[in-house]
Amino acid sequence: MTPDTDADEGRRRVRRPASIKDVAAAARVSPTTVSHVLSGNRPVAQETADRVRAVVARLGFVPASTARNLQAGSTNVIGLLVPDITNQFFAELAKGVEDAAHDLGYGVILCNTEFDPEREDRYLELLRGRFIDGMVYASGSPPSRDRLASLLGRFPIALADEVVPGLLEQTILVTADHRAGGRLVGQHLRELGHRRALAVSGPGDLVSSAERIAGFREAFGDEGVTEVEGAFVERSGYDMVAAALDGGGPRRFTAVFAANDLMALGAVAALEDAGLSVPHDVSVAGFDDIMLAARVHPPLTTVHQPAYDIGRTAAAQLLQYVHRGEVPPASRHILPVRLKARASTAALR
Amino acid sequence: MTPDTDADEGRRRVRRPASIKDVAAAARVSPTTVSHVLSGNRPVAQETADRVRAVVARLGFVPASTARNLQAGSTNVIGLLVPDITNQFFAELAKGVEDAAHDLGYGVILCNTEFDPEREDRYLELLRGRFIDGMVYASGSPPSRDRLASLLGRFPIALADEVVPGLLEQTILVTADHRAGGRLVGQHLRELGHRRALAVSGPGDLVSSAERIAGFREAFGDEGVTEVEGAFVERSGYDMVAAALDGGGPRRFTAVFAANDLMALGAVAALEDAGLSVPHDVSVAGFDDIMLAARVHPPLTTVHQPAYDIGRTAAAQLLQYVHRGEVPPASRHILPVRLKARASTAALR
DNA sequence: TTGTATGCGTTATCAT
DNA sequence: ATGATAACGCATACAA
Repeated sequence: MTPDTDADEGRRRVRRPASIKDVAAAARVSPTTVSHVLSGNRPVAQETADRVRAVVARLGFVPASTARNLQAGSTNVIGLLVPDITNQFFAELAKGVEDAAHDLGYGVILCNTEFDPEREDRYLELLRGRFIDGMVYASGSPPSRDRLASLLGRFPIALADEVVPGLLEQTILVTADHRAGGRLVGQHLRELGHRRALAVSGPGDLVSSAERIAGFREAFGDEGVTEVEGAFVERSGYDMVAAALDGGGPRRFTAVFAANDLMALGAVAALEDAGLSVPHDVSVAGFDDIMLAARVHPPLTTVHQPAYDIGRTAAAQLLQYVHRGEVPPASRHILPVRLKARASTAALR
Repeated sequence: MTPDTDADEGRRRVRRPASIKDVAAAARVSPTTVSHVLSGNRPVAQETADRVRAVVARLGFVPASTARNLQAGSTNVIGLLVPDITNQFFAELAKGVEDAAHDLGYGVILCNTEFDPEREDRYLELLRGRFIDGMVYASGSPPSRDRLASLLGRFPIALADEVVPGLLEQTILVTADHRAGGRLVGQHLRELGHRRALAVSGPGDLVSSAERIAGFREAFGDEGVTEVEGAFVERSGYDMVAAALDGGGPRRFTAVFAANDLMALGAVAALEDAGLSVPHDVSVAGFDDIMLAARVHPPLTTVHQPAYDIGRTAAAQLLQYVHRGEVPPASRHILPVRLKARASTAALR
């Protein structure tokens, strides 16, 4: 019953930590009193409290959170599911989540899915198993619908950044104003005199990408837009623009709007490889304002997404309910975006 | 005793999930049997097992991990402490940790400290409270010594990336070969004909920074090195180089070695602002190979740190012992680095 | 002001 | 092949 009774069998096993009973015995009080000395949940005589605290210090007693969690029915931890933590956007978002959680005494368990559905499923099991009290879900890819549907009414979840089609009315949703961002770029290019643009879209099933393009069309003028669709990576942007240039006929655009910065960088590379100058011959704009955007040559005109705020808001909204043991009602939070006009766009000559 | 008996008081509280007892009752077996059906830890009659599984599915039963954790004395979660998850290096490291953990069925709780000692302390309490089975500690700053000392013999900890002075012999330590990296740069610049260099060091108490500079001195030749010390940020690099240029007398160096890439970028900016061309007039090299390094102009010569591998190795080493409930013995793992020679360094003219 | 008894939900031990 | 019971470590309702 005393700690540290393990016979050392050659390997240093973690020795049994002091329990509340050990403390109680050593302080000649009941475990209840120890508990209350530490929690302050009921008055304890000064003298008794001192004695208990001395023993606590001497034994290095720290309450086992596993036991607390079982008793309390909650863990004070939420999950953050992202596809790729090395992506700057999700890293910023993660910081926002972590900050909001930390403020309320919650921890954050990182669920990095690498876009792997199996991995995503495994992490969602943390919710079912109630290892986490809630989840900020920033999947980045859409096939998650079925996966999420069974959880939504029963567990606290906040969707960050990406709309999951069909589930809009059932959860907290925090996202940037993608459509307004697209409009900002459309207006910007139009003011520069451009009338024909190539719109480089991301995956067709991503609502965020579609919204960006839709906003762009609204402001730029639908009729001047040629649209191509690819993946949210540099290579894809390169290939799509290279293909568009390769058509044989005269170039049908004076500007390129890519639905994210990586594709925009690919677009710039493709244009330059084709002997065209950015922005002299063709203007290029992106979306996201990743760290690279401001540092490449030419600096990339893009739309800044408030990644940190998205994360922070999502977590704050979620915790507001989790904290009270409630399933959050549906709510939507559309965060404003800003145009960052840089040197990759210029007036049509 | 049956689930879902809560009177709806206006707010949707999380309804009580089915417990193993609920399943047992509905399947007319004992909780023990339910447990064994799910764990496979002992044979169960086919017919019984089917019946149990049907009930499990119907009630949507998932074992409460809080109860499991208490019973098992472990949570299958480790912590990852980093100063700033939006720093690319730590994001890569985090991915490595997460991957290694995931492979062994462990989760990772993200402890983002923002270099805040209080926050760091709070996260270390997760260890004392045994909410996590171990910790990968990548603090990035050194004052952690006292904070860590009391934990080291008693809890499984792996130090990643940064040596914590005085604790070398007590834990797992995984780090890049900073000294070899410094040597690579020194040799590289020397081969290019440089004989006088400005070494821009990071915080003096960071062993990694000191090692980089020391390696550089070894290979470049101690006598040709002028050293200045600052912080690991761009601004600091700028200021130090600007100050060195401002001396009045003739320039005392033809090359700059900065102990990290951010400072190197600052150095480039300072040189260019002073009317000097990189690499034409002065060569500049950094350390880390952050994503920006390859994309700035001129592309930065630097030393690639295997951030992912550092994280992965640290977690794998840690879990090897954690998994068996043992405190890991001390071990050191020095991972190789690679020189990335780019356009910011050139032959002395 | 303090203590006793009980329960949180699961798994391990020891029966049968 | 299955079940009863104890135990994990704590917090709390109830007693005194």
